[in-house]
Amino acid sequence: MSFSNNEKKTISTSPPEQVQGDVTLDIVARIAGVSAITVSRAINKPEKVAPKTREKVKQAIARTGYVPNLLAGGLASRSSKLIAAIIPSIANLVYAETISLFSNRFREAGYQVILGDSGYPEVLEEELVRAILTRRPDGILLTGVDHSPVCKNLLLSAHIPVVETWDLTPSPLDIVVGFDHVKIGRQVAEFIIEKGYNKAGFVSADDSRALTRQRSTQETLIKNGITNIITASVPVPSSMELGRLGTRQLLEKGFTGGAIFCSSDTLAQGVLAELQSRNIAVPEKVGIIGFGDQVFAAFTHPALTTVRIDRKRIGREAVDALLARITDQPVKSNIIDVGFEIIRRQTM
Amino acid sequence: MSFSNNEKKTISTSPPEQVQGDVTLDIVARIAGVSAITVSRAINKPEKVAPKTREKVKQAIARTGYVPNLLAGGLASRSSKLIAAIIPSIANLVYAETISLFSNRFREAGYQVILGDSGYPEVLEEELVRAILTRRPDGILLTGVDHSPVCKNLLLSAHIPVVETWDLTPSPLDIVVGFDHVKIGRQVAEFIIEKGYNKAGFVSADDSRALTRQRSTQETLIKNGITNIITASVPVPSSMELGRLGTRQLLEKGFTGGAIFCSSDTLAQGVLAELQSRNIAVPEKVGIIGFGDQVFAAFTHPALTTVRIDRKRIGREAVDALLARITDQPVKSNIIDVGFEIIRRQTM
DNA sequence: TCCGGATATGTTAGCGCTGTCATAACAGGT
DNA sequence: ACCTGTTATGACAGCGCTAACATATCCGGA
Repeated sequence: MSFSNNEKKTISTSPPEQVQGDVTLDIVARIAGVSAITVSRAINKPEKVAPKTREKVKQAIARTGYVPNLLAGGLASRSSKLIAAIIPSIANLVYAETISLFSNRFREAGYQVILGDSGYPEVLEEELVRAILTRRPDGILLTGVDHSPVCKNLLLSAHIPVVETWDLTPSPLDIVVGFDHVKIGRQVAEFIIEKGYNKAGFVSADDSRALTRQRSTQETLIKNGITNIITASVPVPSSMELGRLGTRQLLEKGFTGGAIFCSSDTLAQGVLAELQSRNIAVPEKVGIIGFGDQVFAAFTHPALTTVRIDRKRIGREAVDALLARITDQPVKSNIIDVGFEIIRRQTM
Repeated sequence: MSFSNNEKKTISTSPPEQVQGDVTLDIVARIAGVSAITVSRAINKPEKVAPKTREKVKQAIARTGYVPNLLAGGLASRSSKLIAAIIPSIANLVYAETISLFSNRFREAGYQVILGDSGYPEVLEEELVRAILTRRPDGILLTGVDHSPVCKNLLLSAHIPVVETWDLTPSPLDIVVGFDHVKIGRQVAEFIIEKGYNKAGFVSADDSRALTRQRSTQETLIKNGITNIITASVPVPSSMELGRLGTRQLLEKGFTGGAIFCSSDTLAQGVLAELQSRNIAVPEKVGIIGFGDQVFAAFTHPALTTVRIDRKRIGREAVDALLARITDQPVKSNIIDVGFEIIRRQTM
């Protein structure tokens, strides 16, 4: 055995950068010549610490390369500064836009967002929620308003604010920010009629909200005498490929022209490509209306007519509501309808 | 003051669901008639607990609705079971696919992934890394190989495995999984030549990796006598709109036909739409080659020729490498090249 | 000069869990 | 019956931080 080791670990304060093992508050405190709690305050409540002291602490932190441990901090303060967001799929831009705004806003407010990808089956929402509650988030965003009783129970007994999104319900768990799928369906039907189509087709993803819209459109259409309706259902997640596939299904089932309502812009883009490849005139022979007004919708050729949802507003309202709840401020309303708008472009 | 309150909080074990305040390990332990550590073991190392005891604990957990607190667990065990992933943008499908696979795999392994959205400026990578290290992740995924010295230091002194992705470097911080942008540029140039184009254009996002590819293609082209080259640069994030804009720029700068290499499929799709709206024949007059082989690329009309990157493989290799490091297993190699492939379809 | 009240800093205990070691319970061989 | 080796459980301390309270320090006014 070598005797050349030092017996004690010496903490040399002179070299500007020196990281050995884990730097803790105590070490920083010792170097700054103050107590641990003062360092804690200098970081979290700087206004409670004298400028001189603050400066000493700042230097000690820089010298040691201290990075606070929020596992410990969260445990002690009973606030993790974490917000959970559960969405059906990260790989779906429609949700990504909402979430992107959501996390940026929260970051500015000193929170981090942890994402849960429920996958479309949604069977495992409960499992996901349980896993995420394990991190003791200070708030949680959910997509949709349908949750198993066990899941609701979990959420409720976590005693944290909950925002449900992308849908509306008269009885939210806590707060809901969304829009009315039935109303959308109705207005799309009226728009189809206004445009003079007397036949209709649907290319819808196998998703409860999409199906709600389709059903509503269908009913309104029938009520108005348009009964020549053909439907195609495709699995989630949506893609151009499935849009093309759905179109072929429609054609095989005898679709001979009319309006096609797609449950997403992505599907609509596929429908458009398939029709173009068959030289079917859009919108003369077949009209297309999408859903979402995604960034590309205005730039397809021809440009896509669609239903605009203000996805960023959903994110914004969700942040505001959650933040209000967290800071015990009153929320204006616990049911927020962000509405929608039919954007008339060239495909219908 | 009312005297009707009970003096002691009574924990009634009879009602199946009863959650008051926070249920802790101790409470579960008391109800199960064992010690706290046994409950902990029943959850984390069930094989170390007798089946009978395990069952008692399971029931106590169900009765109380206990949800473990991983802030405390992580602090005590010095393992957060968190993996951090830093990507330029959640709202970019190209990264989302890698990340989606990445998080699913990690979930199966008992880890959760926390996402950091660095935004394209990348100036704040350092700040982001610092914020994320605060959670004491067990591993971290980075996008790109360029990091500030301070950032590298932070990462290194965190003593956790690091995977850099989407690029290659001979000297990774720890592990790198990516591909060679210079080689891609070269092969695209050769492909353009093979296809017989004698003029070229570029629509590239203002992104270092995209620019590396462009430069490489350009050089190879020039070396082969193709000097009629026009370039258009668009900001990030890419979109169809910017693809159309870039095309207009090219045209204004005197582009009169030839091959266009786009830094992403999304841009390429915009280029295609713009050309179609001007009745310029693709690929006869203008050839288009994209980058990424995103899901829609095969389904545009005409179908998009592009460079395929196996994004899922990047995710897979990143998980494998990280997991190996975490469990102290050897990694096959700390530099993993996932390669690429030119996919010949209709636009070029 | 002294004192009240603000401001700044420190002491203590404990957040909820797990690592470590000690002890108890049990089976099997002699 | 005894001992040995295994398996199952428990006691205790401590992870790194902050809430709550306690104490020290400072300032201006009587």
